[in-house]
Amino acid sequence: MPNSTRRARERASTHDRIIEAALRVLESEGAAALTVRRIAADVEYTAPVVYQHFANKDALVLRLVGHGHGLLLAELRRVAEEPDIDRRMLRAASAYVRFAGEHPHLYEAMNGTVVDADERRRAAEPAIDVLKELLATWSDAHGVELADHDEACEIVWGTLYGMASLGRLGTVGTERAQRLAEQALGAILRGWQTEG
Amino acid sequence: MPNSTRRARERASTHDRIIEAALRVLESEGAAALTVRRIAADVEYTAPVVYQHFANKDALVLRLVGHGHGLLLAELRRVAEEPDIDRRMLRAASAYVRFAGEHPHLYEAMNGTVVDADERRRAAEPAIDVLKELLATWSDAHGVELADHDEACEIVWGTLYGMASLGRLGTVGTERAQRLAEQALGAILRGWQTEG
DNA sequence: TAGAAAATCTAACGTCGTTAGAAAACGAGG
DNA sequence: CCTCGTTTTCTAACGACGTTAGATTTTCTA
Repeated sequence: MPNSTRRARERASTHDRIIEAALRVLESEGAAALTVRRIAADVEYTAPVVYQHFANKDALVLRLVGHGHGLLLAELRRVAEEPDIDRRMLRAASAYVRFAGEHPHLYEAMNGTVVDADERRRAAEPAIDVLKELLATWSDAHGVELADHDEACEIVWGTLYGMASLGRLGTVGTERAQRLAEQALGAILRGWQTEG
Repeated sequence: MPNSTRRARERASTHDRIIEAALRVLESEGAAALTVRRIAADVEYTAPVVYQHFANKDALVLRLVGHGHGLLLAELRRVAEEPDIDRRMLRAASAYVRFAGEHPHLYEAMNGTVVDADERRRAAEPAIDVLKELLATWSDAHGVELADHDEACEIVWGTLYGMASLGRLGTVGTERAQRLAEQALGAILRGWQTEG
């Protein structure tokens, strides 16, 4: 009977090792290198074993995407501790873009088309909520009344996404994208201050 | 001898028909359906003939991406005829997002990872230039002096991209994304008006 | 009309995600 | 200890993909 628990533990361990291996491959070599056979080889198994832990490759990728959003969420939470309200916003923008630059392949997976729109949205929700909170305290502090909080938050979220995407372009590096993000968000916030 | 010209014409015709078929498949059924065999079948050939016209699939996709940017460019140019300067900016934002919504799969290809960053940038350049002009006349008209015109343009371009991407998310429809784009750009421009 | 040149097809290679079924490893009961 | 059912793992294969080589057919020229 205690054996069954050990089996379960081994199973869970293998499950985790698959995720870790997949993450390692994705981050270091990109989506093209992320094949089921490669992942299985990295955990010293053959390909079909992966299907005992995940329904298909997309389900596994979805886990990686979830992990990625966890990391991003942690970064944003860290930024949320910045005392100055305005700096906090700018640092959030910078942190988002920096994350995209430091985990390009993971970030790509998080926003790519392999996971469908609804799942992508769900995975991003917690991070968006943090942003929503940041934005709420910001607008409170400045006495700015946004017509629609959710809409405003969506604009900010989309803007960060847009600036991060610029970083993936040839001419725009990550550090420059960070500056662009700060400037873009800065301009938007100023715009909201001048008119609701 | 006149035959050779006819041959060349036929060759060119086949070339075009391949592009048209590929575009048709991509737009109507998405990237997953865009296979070399499928394209060949649609022009009533077998797969290898495609390689007589394009080095590989990516080169063909690159052509589709170029075509897409041509369409987008035309839309932006149409918008540029709007007399009112401020409305012009907002309509450009709206047009961009509308294009993304009306050609989701093509738009996706235009910004996806199958074509690399530099080529993507080069393909987008003409449209960005139109935007740059729009922005220049806007800042002139309002006496706003942007610290860096290119940077400002990049911010606008990235913002539009971000808003369009929101439209691909489950909860945000195309028409809502258009409004978000107008509001985002509006806020940014107001922000730039209040401080250089 | 014979033979060169071009266009097109058939067949295959290696890789992918995925599945079925054999083989092996393991746990429990006599 | 040994057997038997269960679970785990592997081997082999399927169909589809992008791509290439070589045979075959069509087309033009002389």
